[in-house]
Amino acid sequence: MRRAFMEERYDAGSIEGKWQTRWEQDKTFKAQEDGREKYYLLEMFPYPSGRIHMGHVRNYSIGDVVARFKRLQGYNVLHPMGWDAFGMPAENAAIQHGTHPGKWTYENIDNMRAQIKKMGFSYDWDRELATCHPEYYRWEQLIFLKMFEKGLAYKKSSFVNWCPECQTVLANEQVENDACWRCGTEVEQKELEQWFFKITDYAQELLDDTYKLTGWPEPVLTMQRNWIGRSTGCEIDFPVVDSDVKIKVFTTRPDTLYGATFMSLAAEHPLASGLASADCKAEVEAFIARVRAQDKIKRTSDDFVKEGVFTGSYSINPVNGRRIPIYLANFVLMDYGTGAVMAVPTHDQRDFEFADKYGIPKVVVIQPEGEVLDPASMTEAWTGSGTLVNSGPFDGLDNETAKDKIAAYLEEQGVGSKTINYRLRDWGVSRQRYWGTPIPVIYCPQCGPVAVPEQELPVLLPMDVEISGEGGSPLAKHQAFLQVSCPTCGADARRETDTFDTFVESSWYFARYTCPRFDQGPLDRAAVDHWLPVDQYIGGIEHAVMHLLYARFFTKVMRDLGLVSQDEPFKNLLTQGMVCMETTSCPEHGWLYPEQVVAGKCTLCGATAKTGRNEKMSKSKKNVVDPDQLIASYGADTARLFSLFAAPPEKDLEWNEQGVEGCYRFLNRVWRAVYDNLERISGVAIPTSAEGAARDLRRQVHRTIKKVTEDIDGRFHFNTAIASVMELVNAIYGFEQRDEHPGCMREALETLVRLLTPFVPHMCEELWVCLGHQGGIEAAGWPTWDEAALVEDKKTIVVQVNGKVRGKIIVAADADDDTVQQAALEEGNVVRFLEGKTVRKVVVVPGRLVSIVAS
RNA sequence: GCGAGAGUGGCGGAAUUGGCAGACGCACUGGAUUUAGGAUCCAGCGGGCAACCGUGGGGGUUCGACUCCCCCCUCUCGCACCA
Repeated sequence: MRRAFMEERYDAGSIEGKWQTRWEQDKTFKAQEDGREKYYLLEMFPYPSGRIHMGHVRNYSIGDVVARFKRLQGYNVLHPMGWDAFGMPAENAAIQHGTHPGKWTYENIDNMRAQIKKMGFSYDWDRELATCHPEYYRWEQLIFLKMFEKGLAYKKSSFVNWCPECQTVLANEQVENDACWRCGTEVEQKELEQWFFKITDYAQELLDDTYKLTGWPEPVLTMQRNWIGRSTGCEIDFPVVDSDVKIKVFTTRPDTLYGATFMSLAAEHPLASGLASADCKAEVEAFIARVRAQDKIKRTSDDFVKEGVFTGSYSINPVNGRRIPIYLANFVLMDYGTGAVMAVPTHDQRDFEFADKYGIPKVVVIQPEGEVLDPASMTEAWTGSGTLVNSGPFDGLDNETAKDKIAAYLEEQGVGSKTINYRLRDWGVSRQRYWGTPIPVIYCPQCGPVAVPEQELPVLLPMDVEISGEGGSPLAKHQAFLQVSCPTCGADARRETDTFDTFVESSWYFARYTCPRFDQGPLDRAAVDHWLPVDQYIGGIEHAVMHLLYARFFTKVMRDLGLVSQDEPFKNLLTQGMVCMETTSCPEHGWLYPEQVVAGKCTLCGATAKTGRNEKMSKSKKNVVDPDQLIASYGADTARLFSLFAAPPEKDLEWNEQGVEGCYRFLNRVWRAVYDNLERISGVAIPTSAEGAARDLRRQVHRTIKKVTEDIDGRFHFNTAIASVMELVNAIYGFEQRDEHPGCMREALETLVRLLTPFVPHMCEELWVCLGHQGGIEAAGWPTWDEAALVEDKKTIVVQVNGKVRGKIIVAADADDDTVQQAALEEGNVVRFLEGKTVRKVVVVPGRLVSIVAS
């Protein structure tokens, strides 16, 4: 091997630029379908806010280690990047700075692409997509049309947060203290016609399949299961006295049915107003108006008082004929169950308090074991198990059995049925926003809502709009967009002006990456079948429910539309922790940026800066580090290395400048290790065995290969992988026989460089050339370890006496248990501790320790 | 309130199956080198003079527990009148 020229000093800047250009020119990371085993690695794509932050650096560094590792192992890796490009911030920027949302977004994408490229991630940039591009959203519109055809997309009326000043719907997070975040006007609950996706049709499958997602973190699955919120129970019809009307209630406790002494309805219940008797009418109407005016935030706050109103009407408990009063109650929700509840004060705490407040009688129907409940002396409801009493033919049954028996009886009598209820609601996707995918629907005065014909897609989002920030969506004022003739009857009609929730775009982008330029449909079946599912998905825990649930739902819908074959989109999921940093503040100037603090003083006024707690990096708290500055000072490799070394990926990462310096120092150490030995190892071959100290070095080299391989593969413990490579570097520095064994030195150095490639690829490519190789380190593949090199001929065995370490012995690795035991009992210090005692028991754990019990 | 996760040196973190607690890094200390500082290299670094004590606290199982079981405390996250 020839000796290449090598700089003495590590210069990240020049190396990184050089290799990034090379990778781009050679299309090193282009994914093509071929015979190799595929591996689809995906990180959650970013919203193009303008600049990348440390969370991105961490997310994509983690992903890049896995992508490069799998590629080195010979997998055909798909590793794409793109932009979640629709959304409100673009409109807000337009309002504030007068820039068009499109211009703002595309400029941001250009900035962020450049920043990401400076990190040297191994993306196939030929597959880049942006969701605001018509070639993307046109296919989303088509999927919507198919869903509309199948009844999976439908329109219904629902209550939303509405700002009367801005004339628009507000998301929950845009409501601050019941007021609009922008203009401060009090938010109203407004009933609006909205488009919904029928995710509830898939509730059961979405729940069941969580048990198949063995590669997902358990907390995420739990959150999804809780969100879906399946509960089993009964629907029971209660006839209303002096009326043909029946009220259907949902209960999970049919075993308490005989104890129902009143009924409560949601204020929004369609029968609420009609049930009011003449003398209760005024009070009932006032109550309904009051409850409706309360927004959801107020209704769920701590100081919310449970209250209700008697309607004046009664219903009949179908099993015992008891006449029970019907109330309206503000804690009964219209959108769960049937909006009507049979109330059992003795066995439900809310009903208990309600009954006390309004003087409603209580009947005990479940007696717990070893206790006798008396309604008169009870201070709270009994919600545990027990035996049925006061329940006619069901007396004496335990309540779990009674649930089934009573349910069966109700079905037999035709007054009720077993049902399953879900907390999950259909997904409202309409947004009265401009910067989003237009919903491809036309409203005809004759035909009602009509789908835009497929051949007329895409419904393009017009670019020539005025964004004033007042008076709702600009689309509603755009005559050329608005006016259209009905595709069915040709009459003058009007386009839908709402756009999709941006979660719709992120629900199928992972599939589009497999065929981003396909122009015959949303997805090229051959490509999706080849690449899906995503083998490893990586992103923040904040998407545990919404995005991940919607993407799972969409995958099932696309399957049922014949677009994909998979049931689930993401085989394995890694949720990475947040990037945190210490906060600092000045009594005078509030939060301070790190560079505003010098020697513990505020640079603005000289006051002593106060160090606050560690919190998620955020602009508002000013505890941020700019990736560009980090790259400028240390290089991308150092930035990558630190974000991988400081903590395991799923935990929060505490950013710390000194830790970054430590990583930079380590890379310099690696560089110098190669530089200092280059002449020595020039032209030397790597041996397949060694003796003495050289053998120890060789053993450590191969042990490190094993450790790093196993730490990356599946375990994602990059911090420990890096730590073991640091140990190898320490061993290389400490290897005194470097002149006698240059071949072992070469093996150690080459292995070091190859093992670090997924973490710090620029430096490793450069060092690989310095070591005399051509063709790029990608071609070298991932090193494998030699089992023979791992074998030790001597082992250190720990000797415990009564559970405490009392000595260590060195024995031959193949020594049998008796020999080891004998040696242990003869060890000097052990003998001292055994003096005057009798050995009762000896446990020998081969290759590890000997435990002696003595008394 | 319900559900989930976590608690280890001055700090970030190791310990993969119940087997030497504290790998690796940071900070700190000492030494070498240097006119000096920085950089670098080498060494030390849980507490205690010691016997010993140490993984949030208390109990248990075991020859042996950071690891398994029971009770308690603290923190983080998610859901929250879900009938």
